[in-house]
Amino acid sequence: MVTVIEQTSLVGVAEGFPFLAGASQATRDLVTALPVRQVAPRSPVLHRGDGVDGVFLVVGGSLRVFYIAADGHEATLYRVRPGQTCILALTAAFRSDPYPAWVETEDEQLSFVLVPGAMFRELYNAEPTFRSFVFEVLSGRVFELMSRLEDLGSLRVEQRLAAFLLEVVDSSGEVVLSQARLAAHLGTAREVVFRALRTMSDAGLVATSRGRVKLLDPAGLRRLHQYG
Amino acid sequence: MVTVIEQTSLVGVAEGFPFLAGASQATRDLVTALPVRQVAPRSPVLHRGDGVDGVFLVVGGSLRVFYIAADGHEATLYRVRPGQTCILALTAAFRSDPYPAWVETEDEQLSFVLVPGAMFRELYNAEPTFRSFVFEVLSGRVFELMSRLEDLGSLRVEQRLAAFLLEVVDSSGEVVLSQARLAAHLGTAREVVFRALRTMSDAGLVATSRGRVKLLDPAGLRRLHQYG
DNA sequence: CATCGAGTGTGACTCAGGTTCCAGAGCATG
DNA sequence: CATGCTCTGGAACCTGAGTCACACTCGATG
Repeated sequence: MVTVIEQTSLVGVAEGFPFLAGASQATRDLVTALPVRQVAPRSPVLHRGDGVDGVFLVVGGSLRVFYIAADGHEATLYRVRPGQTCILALTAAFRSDPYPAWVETEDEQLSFVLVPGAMFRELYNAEPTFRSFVFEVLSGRVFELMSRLEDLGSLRVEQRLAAFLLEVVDSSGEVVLSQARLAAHLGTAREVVFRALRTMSDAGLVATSRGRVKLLDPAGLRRLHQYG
Repeated sequence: MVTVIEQTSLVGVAEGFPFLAGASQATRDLVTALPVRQVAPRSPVLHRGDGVDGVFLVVGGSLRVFYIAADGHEATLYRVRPGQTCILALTAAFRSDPYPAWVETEDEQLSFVLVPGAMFRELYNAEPTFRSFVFEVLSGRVFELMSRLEDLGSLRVEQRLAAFLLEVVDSSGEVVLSQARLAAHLGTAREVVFRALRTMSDAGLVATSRGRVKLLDPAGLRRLHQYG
C-alpha cells in the first residue's frame, strides 16, 4: 500500500511537530529515531478497505483523502498537510475498522513518519503534549468536515470552487491544477468546473491557462464563497 | 443557552458510560456527583457562535446538531445519542473556538451531565478509560461525517431518505416524524420528501400516515440506499 | 361544532448541474 | 515533423430537485 521509494533519517520531524518540544527526552528520541519515509507525487497510499496499524505524521508534501462513488466520480473528503496526521489510519489503529476511503499523495513528494500503532497508544497514554496534539487534530477534522458538509449542502459549485481555489493557492497566487483535477476535488464534472471558471474569468476574478488558474481577486473570490 | 428545567441526581450515568466502570473510584465519584440535567423535547440547546466550556454526556434522549443556511433551510450534521458526547462543546472546551452549529433536543426529553472544561481536561489527562472514550467518540464522528459527506455528494435524495429512515426507525418499525421534519434532517424541501415517500410507497417499501412513516421492507430500503 | 393550525397530496415551472459529444490548442515523444 | 495525449472551450440536452401555488384532511381547541 505504501510505496516507500527512499529512506532518509530524522529530517524536519522535530520542527514540523511542535508537540515534541514539550515532550520528554525519551519521547523525542523515540519519534526522531523513526525513519522519514518518502512517497512519489500523485501516488496511491491507501485503498479503501486497507488496514493500517499506524499513524502518518506528515512532514512534507500532502495527502488527499477521497472517495470514489459507484458511478466512478471521485471527491476529496479532506487533505492532510505537514504538521498534521492521518486520522483514519490513526482511528483504524485503535478500532481495526476497515479504512473507509482512498488516500494518495498530491503534487509534491510526500515525506512522513509512520508511528506504529503500539507506539501511538503508548505515546497517547504517556505524553500529555501528544495527547493534546491528537485531540487538536481530531477535533479540528470534525470542525472541517462539518463545514464541508454545510458548504456541499448549501452552496453552488461556483462558490465551492472559489473556496477551494483560495484553499490551495500557492504563494505566487496561482493554482496549478487542471480543470479535471479541480473537478475531482469538488466531486463534480470537468465541464461544470469549466463553466464556473468562465464565469469567474468574465468577472475578472481569475485568469485561466493550461493547467493553472491565476487568482486575480482573492477578496472577490472570498465574497463569492460567502455571499454567492 | 441550556434551559435546564429540572435537576435530579445520579441517574443512569454510570450505566450509560462504560468507561466509568474501568475508571478509578475517585473519577467515578467525581462524575456521578455531577447533577443530571434535563431539557424539554424540541428545545434549543446551543446557538451557532455560543461558547460552552464543558462537555455534554448524553444519558437519555438525543441531540441534533445542524446548520441553517443563508436561505433559511436547515440540515442535520449529526445526532448525539445516549452514551455519546457532544464533540463540539468538547472541542470548544479546548480551543475556545466559537460554536459552528446549532444544537437542539429531539423528540424525547434530554437528560445529560455537563462536565466542566477543567474537569474534562483533568479526566482526559488522568484517566485512561476516559481517554479511550474521547478518542472513540471523536474518531467515530470523523468516520460518520466522512460517510455523510460521501452520501450527500453521490446519492439521490430518495437514497439518503432511505438511509435516514433506517437510522431513526423505532422498535415498532415506525418513524414518527412529519415530512417537514424529515426534510429538515436531509437539508431538502418537504415536497421533495413527499415525492420520495410516494415512490417508496408505490414500491411497497413504506406506508405513510399523518406524522409517521411505517417501514414495510427495511431490507428493500437498505438496497435502495446502497444500489439506488 | 366551527375554526384554525399543522400536515399531506399534487401539478406546473425553473434551474443548477450532470451528460454527451466534439473541435481545437498545447506540449511531449519518437 | 508526425503522432498522440492531455487539456481547454463550448454547444445541446436531460434530469433531479428546489420553488410556487393551492386543495384537502386531520386533529386539537375554544
